Amino acid sequence: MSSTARRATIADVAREAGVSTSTASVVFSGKVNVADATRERVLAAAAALGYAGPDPRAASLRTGRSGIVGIVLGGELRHAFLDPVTTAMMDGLSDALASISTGILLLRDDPEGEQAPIAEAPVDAVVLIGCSGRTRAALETVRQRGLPVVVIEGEAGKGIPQITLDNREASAGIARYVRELGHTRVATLTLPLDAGREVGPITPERIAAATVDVTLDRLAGFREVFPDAAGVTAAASLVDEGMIATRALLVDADGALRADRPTAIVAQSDLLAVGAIRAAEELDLRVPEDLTVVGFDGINADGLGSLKLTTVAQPAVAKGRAAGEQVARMLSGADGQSVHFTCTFREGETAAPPAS
Amino acid sequence: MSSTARRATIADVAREAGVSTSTASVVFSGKVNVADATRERVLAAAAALGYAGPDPRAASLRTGRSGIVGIVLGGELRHAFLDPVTTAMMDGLSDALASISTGILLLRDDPEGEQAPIAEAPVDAVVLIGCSGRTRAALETVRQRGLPVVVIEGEAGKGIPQITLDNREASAGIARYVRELGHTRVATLTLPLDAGREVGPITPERIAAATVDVTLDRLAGFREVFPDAAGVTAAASLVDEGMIATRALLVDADGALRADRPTAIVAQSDLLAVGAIRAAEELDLRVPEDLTVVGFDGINADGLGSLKLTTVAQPAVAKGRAAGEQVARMLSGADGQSVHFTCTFREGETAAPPAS
DNA sequence: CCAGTGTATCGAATCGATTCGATTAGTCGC
DNA sequence: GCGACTAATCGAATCGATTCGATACACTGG
Repeated sequence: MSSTARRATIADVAREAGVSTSTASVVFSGKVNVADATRERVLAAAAALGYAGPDPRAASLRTGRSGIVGIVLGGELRHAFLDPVTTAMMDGLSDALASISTGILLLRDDPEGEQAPIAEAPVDAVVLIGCSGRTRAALETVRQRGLPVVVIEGEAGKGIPQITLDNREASAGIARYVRELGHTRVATLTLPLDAGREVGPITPERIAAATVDVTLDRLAGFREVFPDAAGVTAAASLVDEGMIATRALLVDADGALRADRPTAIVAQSDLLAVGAIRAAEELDLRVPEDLTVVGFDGINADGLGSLKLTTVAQPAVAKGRAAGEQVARMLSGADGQSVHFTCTFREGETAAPPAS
Repeated sequence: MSSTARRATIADVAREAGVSTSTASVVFSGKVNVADATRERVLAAAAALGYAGPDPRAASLRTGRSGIVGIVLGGELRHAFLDPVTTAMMDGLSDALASISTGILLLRDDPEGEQAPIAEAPVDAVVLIGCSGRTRAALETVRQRGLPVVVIEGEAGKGIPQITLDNREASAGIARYVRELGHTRVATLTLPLDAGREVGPITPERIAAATVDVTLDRLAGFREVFPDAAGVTAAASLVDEGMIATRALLVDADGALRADRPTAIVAQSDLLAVGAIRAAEELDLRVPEDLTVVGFDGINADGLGSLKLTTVAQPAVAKGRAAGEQVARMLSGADGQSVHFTCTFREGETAAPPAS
């Protein structure tokens, strides 16, 4: 019925109601007193014209606020929904933001070509999840735009609030636990080292070129305890990738179990650890009798059968909430602060002394 | 160093470069040819002034496009991240939207007071996930604004593309499977009936007042096979809520196992089914020997021990992708189309004939 | 040498609201 | 009856871009 004409504007409504646009505007924003009779006349006019309230684009241009907080995720957006740690963080984040924000805008950090979405998104503030190597570019864009920003687990410039985790200490801690069980042939199974997500053995060259802080920190903690241990990187924090990478640690090129295979695997995520356990089962190795596997994150990992994973738990929801709280502070004019979190060792059933 | 002055605008850049604002604008949008020398002069001016590109708010006011697609989730935002079916859908959705959209805006359907966020979000189109009773209000708001909209599993007005699932048929199918195993005392464990998420036995009155289509459809399918069976609603699709509701089915007020307890429970989601299994184990009932439990969704349910759940799998990722594709169509001017999906029965190890 | 063609740049209108200072109307006290 | 004061409403500037028709200029071919 009204699809032919262009949509009504507040000026149309004002004219219909016989008031000025400023008065009509005020009826909708409610920031100034309006006589009841006037308000009703304006509302009636709006209803008659099918006016659905102020255009958010125009309003945000004028006010300089959109009510949207952007959250920049590494790599594919879809990845975010598959990673339990990320979803937990988002959970906390949306909780903390619920009262001050219209919504959360999910942004990719940067698709190869094109300009970064973050450069053209109408957001009031940004949360950067710093697990990707491309985060630096995104951070630069955001700073250029002068937006408040909080970085979760990533290197930030000075003056930028960060949400951090004791990745290195926690990794060293669980590595130490493994050593105290008596393991000496230990390997680590890491998260990707860079945005390229190349799979393969860890070499000094690859470490030097690495861009993912989380991976490096956890690796550094591990190396404190096992300086010379071997390691492989997985292509992503997924069970399947964990399986693939684990096979590289356990079997030869011809598919036979290696004699010098590790007796313990320290994985950098629970999903990778689950992958390691699956791979071990496929090779007829029992966990933990023949192979110890420990993880990182403390998610409720799926697919372990009845085994409880030995791991360190991180407060993922709290991290997200803290980020949201700092964004809220900054949006209200205060300075954002950095917040540090620590992990908790959680004993499970996937670690045991090595077979004698 | 530049925090005192207001941010540079494209007019400032144009002046600095000695060109008109139209030319400067065109340098950034790239829609018209610009001489190389001019382009470089403008870019240099922009760099000198710290201009980070066009303000998205102003640009979207002028062009009428923000590049953002809104997705309305029922209830708390955080809930979305905890529900595997929802995350799977978002996965497919973000995949389909990746090429045409800057980002995905997560919106709540409506916080009790206040105006709905959906009324003031600068989105180009909306995807409504219709599992909440409040979706109707959100749909009305969106239609008022004249935005393209796709509804996933919810009742939509005519002319609105829907993504649907054969909830009723699939439910009837798995109920029939249970009946053919020989069960006669069967109960159903349902999703919430309305936004209030009231827990408790299913009564005709509550059904009449229900607003969640998915719940009603699956219940209707179940009732085709077991017209008189008892049922309880859970407060949410969560393992814990499944446990709580299941206890109501299995034990008396004084905590003793009921003699007339069901020999099979048909749950409306896998998470609820897992809850049912947990509750059964707590009561020393074996699954499936003492109690058959079947689910719905086909997620990789966590916490089952080594048991594989008998369930019907729905193509959640495909649903999301279809929604995204329809949004893309509508944004490019074409008409959106409805898409229908069907579930697949998946045999597991949690269903067996009743104990004789 | 001029009409004709094409390319690069410019001017000015426009998108749809918000907001602040100014104006008007109405009330109160004395 | 009048000045002072308050509350409601209005006018006009403004937010920062985009875009289209007009203009200026250089070059080609006859």
